[in-house]
Amino acid sequence: MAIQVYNSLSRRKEEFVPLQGNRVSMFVCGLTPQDETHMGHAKTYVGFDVVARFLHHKGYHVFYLQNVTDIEDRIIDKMRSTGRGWKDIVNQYFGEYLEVMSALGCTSVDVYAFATDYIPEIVEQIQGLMEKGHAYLADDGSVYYDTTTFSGWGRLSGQKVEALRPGARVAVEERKRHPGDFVLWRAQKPGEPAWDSPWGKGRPGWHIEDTAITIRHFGPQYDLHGGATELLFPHHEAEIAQAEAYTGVTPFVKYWMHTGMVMVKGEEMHKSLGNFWPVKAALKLYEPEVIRFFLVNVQYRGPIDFTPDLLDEAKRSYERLRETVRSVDAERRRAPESGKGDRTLKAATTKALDDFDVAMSDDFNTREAVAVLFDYSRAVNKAIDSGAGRTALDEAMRAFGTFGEILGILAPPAVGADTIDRLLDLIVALREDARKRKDFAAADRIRDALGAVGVVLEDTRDGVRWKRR
RNA sequence: GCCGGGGUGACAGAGCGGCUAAUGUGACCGACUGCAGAUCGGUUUCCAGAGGGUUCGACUCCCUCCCCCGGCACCA
Repeated sequence: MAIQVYNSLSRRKEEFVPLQGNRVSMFVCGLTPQDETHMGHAKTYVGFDVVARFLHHKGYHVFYLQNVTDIEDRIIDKMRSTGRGWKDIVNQYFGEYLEVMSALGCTSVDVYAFATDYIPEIVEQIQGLMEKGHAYLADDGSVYYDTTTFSGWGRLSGQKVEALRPGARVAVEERKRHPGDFVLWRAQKPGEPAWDSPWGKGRPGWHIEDTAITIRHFGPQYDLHGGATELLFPHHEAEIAQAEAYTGVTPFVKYWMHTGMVMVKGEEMHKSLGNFWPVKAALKLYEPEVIRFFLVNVQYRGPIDFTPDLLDEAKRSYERLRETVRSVDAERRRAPESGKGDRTLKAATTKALDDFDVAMSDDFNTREAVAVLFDYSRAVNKAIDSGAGRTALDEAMRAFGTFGEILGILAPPAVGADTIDRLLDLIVALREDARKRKDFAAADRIRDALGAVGVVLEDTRDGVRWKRR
């Protein structure tokens, strides 16, 4: 099934067709490592991790590039307030970022590109823009992009230049020719880290690194650019202006994707509002898979409210799916080759694989995909109740494996050593003997003891079964 | 003011021009059961922000209004 992607550029869903065969070049705006990685980052990067995983699943060869803004105003602020070096700050917070991303199962980034590793490309690009008359040198040695020289300015965000309110949030710098101009190269101020350039010592502006990085890795054009919606304007607009003015190739990016924000009780999450959720804090309260499930249980474009109540709900919901996977895994080890429920189970598996693909192909609708998992889960549980055979259960297990790989959840249950499994079967059988004798005290003691080591017993009408938790 | 996204049943949140408005959570009832847990079935919800229009028929398309969220020039 062909994938439809909502393209922010056209504000429509479009069929996804990469520029070159089945190769997909994908770039996502990374973070500025100057503070703790928070749930907003988590939502964005889990979202694009799923995009990359699904594209990979569909047979595309995905190259996923993410930048790291390792020099920027906020890092310099942090240097001032802590007396530490910029690299030191970056290393700490980027290290922490990698840790939490790994905990959340974000595994698909191929290259992290640090802005300061691309100074030559940045300088070259700025020079090119100046030569073509798109950029000008200010008297302090900074270089600005002249937005009036780029006819496509405002196209991505649908903004009319005249309608914008300069200075609505950030004070306009007086050195600019036009309020909308943005800095490409920032002249060094005393005490600031700086690199050499034809205009003297300084550092790159925020927008230029992304185009320098992607042009080096992907060339003048690539398939997919992602980021949170708040970056749409001016950041992504600036990228288009830089790249297209520099290379003359249009469009710079074929598909623009934007993720919705994380809210807290309806408010944007901010340190200053006191509702800030670092991922680390969330990980202390919830398992990583629960957090990831929570994040994929909405469509990436929509906002999500991050409150403990909703996390608790996600935890309960997710447990339902995980329980089914445990049942399938436990059941297939003891089930006979075939059973009464096989036909319906096989049909349900085929349908689930199909429906899941349809849901995900519709602009990566993970919410809908998760609904498919719940439907499937019920069908599987029913099939187990009516007696499913090993072959059909193995198939179901593989299906859950596929779903789990794409969404980054439902890690397969731990596999025990064969001898341990036999011992468990023996213990469970002994307990059954006790139950037949109505020696419930002994039976319960065995159940509690097994529970303490993570093995759950469930008495069902077809006998007892055990699973690992 | 301008641009973008929204307003759906107790809550969260999908799809679709027309079968009982998906899925989950919560609550309640039932089945199963020594107890527990898990699971299964059922109920909890039908004119979907307000008002018009198009249509045989709209929650779904169009218009107006109200409200919420994001952006408006270095926030994922």
